[in-house]
Amino acid sequence: MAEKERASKTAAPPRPTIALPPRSSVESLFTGGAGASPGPMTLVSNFFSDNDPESDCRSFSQLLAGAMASPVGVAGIRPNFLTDNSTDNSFKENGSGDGCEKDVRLKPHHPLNLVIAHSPMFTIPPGLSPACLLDSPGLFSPVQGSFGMSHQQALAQVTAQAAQSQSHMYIHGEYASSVPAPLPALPSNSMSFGSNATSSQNMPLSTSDPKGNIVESSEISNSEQRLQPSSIAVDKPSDDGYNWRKYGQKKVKGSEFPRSYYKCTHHNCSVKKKVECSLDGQVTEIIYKGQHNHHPPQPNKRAKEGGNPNAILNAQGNQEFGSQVQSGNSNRPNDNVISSIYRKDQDSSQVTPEQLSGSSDGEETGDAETKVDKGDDDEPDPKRRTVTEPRIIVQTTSEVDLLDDGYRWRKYGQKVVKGNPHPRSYYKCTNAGCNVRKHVERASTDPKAVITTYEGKHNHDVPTAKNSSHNTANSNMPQPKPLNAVAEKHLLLKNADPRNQDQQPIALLRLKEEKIT
DNA sequence: GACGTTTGACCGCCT
DNA sequence: GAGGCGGTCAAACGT
Repeated sequence: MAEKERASKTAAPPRPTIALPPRSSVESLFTGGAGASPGPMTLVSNFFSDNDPESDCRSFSQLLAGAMASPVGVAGIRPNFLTDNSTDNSFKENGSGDGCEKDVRLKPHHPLNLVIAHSPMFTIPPGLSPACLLDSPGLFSPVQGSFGMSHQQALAQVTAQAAQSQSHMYIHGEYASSVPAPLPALPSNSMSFGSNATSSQNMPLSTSDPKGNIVESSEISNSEQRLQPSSIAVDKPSDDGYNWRKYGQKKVKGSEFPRSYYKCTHHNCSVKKKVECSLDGQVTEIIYKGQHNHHPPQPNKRAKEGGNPNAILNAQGNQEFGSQVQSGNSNRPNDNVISSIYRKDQDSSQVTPEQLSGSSDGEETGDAETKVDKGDDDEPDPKRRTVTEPRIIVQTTSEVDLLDDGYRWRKYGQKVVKGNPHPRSYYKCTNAGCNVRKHVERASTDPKAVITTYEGKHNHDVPTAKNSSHNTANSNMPQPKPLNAVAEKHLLLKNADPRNQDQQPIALLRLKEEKIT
């Protein structure tokens, strides 16, 4: 293996046969001008800044704390958020008309000029998934105009960064487009920034602050353009700034598409990634494992190769990202496994914790459970795969915990986010066949304050009679047991969005922000 | 010939 | 302990 890898030099990454955007995204990226399209984070950032001028200075925990202190806190933000969504139709209008998801992202919009402050995380209550947010025409419409691309871009960015991380990072990217229809033959360089997008702002990048803290800039670029959502197909699923060699492919159980295995071709670099692509070349999921011990190939070089601009992003953001990851792992260096997953097609009903954590990772998560939010009325089929925004997730080892909500949970992940000394934890229902997951985060200011987000619904009864309050029958979602003020907050958030009533997969967004000077 | 991909088989982990 | 499954190997094949 190693020999081969070493021998393979800088092989061009596998490239799905997808038309590339006419214009080099790389240049755009560097120029910071028009080309870069905003990634999911950007979108989110926009959201925050737009709604809360101060958001850019606050971490999620801080926000949370604030919310706790003041009823207006988080709630205030979200309502705006929601409002925007509901009110702003610009997106849809702009959309190609393919449908909510489809259209929305394509349309160019005004840059919000939003910057996300130190928002380590943003948790979206069930029913209001990041995807929803992203999908919401109003909310992120500007960004979404380029969403199709931005997703991919974001993905690339995230994945690249993730690759850098020592731990495995999962980045989930779910494309907003819920349309199963084959992607148009548009230049779907999902990875490339430029194609059509004309962002007025720079892409957010991760950087380290003087103190060595990882900071992810959420500098938002508003890409005006967007590829058709359906064009999400990643032209180069593997082109994330590094060179990869495919060493295997296998059809895995539970996966609709075959999984390809890639190794970084850089000598002595053991980073691997798994990519699942649909038949049409769209990347459905990318999982990075390991951390690059080298910098990405020269952007210029890659650009010539048709490489993804993301490579640049990688170069800029790698270190920080890795640091961040490490930070997250600090608690349990041996156990933690961080992965970044980019996932395009995903059953919204099954938002994985990874996704949540991914968001938490803060790179960008724009994700949106478009399927749910958008109300893909067209196809109620639960199996229907939806495209959502890229998500970053952090996954750690497992512990079995019995949380006091009546169900048995197995802790499978944990991460410490900047601005919050308390790790966030991810739990999965231990009941066989039950995919319900929950994410618990403690407020930085008040360890006792906990935000619990549930994902999915239990397909079984409460194993213990502890909580009679659980109403699993009606709501598929387990009713979180309010632990404290935070819990209330959770409820508040949940209530904010009527859609919560649905067992929407929870979306957890972690926004990291970095102001690039 | 070099390099990358494909693909069946094998290995090891997990349940 | 057995079986399933994911991940990897490595020969064959293609470019």
